Amino acid sequence: MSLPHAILTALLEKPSSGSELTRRFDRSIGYFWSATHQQIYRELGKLEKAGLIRALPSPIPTRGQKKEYEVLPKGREELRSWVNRREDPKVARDPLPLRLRAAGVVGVGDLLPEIVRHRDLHRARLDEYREFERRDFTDGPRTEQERIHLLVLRGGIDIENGWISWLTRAIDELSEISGDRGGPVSTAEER
Amino acid sequence: MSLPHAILTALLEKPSSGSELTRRFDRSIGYFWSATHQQIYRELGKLEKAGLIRALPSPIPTRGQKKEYEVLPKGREELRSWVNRREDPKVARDPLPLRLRAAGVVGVGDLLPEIVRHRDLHRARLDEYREFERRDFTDGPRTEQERIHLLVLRGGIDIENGWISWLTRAIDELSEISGDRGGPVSTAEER
DNA sequence: AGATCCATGTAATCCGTTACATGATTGC
DNA sequence: GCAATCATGTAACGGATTACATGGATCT
Repeated sequence: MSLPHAILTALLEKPSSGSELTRRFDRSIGYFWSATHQQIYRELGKLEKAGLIRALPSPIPTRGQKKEYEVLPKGREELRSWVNRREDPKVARDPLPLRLRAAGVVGVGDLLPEIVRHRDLHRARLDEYREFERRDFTDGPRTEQERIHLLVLRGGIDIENGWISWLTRAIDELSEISGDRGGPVSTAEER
Repeated sequence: MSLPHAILTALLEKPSSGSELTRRFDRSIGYFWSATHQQIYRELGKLEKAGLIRALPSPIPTRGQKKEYEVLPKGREELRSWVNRREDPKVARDPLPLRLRAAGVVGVGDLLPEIVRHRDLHRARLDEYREFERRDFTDGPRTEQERIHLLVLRGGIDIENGWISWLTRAIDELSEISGDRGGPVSTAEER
């Protein structure tokens, strides 16, 4: 039950059309909650019908025409209540540790290069976050909202670091295990 | 598309009935992939119909009677192929950073105690992992499969540490922010 | 005028969650 | 024999993913 709230947040930060929201979900917001345009349009429809948002008055709103949405007081209220709700953390659901465990049963096979690939992807994402940090907050956050944005960003950084530290460990271990059988391991990117 | 493979892995490690699988998913496996008994029974049905597993011959298999499953060669082959598949990591989907970002827009409200609660939950899970590590691997892993189990466990530990480090940072920041309003006016901008 | 892209949507399917149902086993 | 519990399911709903459809704008 988080997508509607992600959308409300995004619309409060800046009223947008469905396609703009889709683009924004591919950038900053999407690093913590992804959504396809189909999900977004469907959810916008629901939110409008529920009276939490409304389409801004526009010339001729037909199919294929941009439709901007803004949040109504009722929507802001719903978001506020969600922020203060109590909600337990879910277990992480990542297939990679699962695949590793499966590899323990059917043999590691070709899993090592895949793990290297994942580490490199996580490193790339980490670099992206650091770049945001540098670009948007070199002088430190100014407003309260900026402080919170930076905090969220640092969350991404901490989590990515956790992944990278694990994946690096996994690469070492697996190199030993399958290195006993196969050849040396090459990594795409060293530092 | 990971639940069937999680089940295949579990069944290869040890043939089990639906209820036994459910219990195992509440323990070790469930720390990386959770599943309810309804999901498990449905998936067992599908896997059986697809010829990847079969119910072990038993006296009278009726409703309410235990039914043990084992993996067929075709199932093992499917699992092996999944291990070697290429599959991109998904973005983490955790509502908490999202709620924090929403708090940046509608005000932090009562979010601080909730974040403290989450940190404590993550700490508890971390302790649990460390206890597994101590209990099952004090003499170090012996077989290749044990090495991999330990590796997966350490994955949980690294990720939890990432969360805890972020949540602790968030608690510090938020205390400052909402402390600026609740308590005496201490507007000494740090940094 | 036709091709291409952009914005908005519909439809089908699968996965996950919650609520409920029924047969067997166990403890009193 | 009755209640509680265990094991195995069914049903309904909603979210997420993928494939496809349609109208408008733009470029050539």
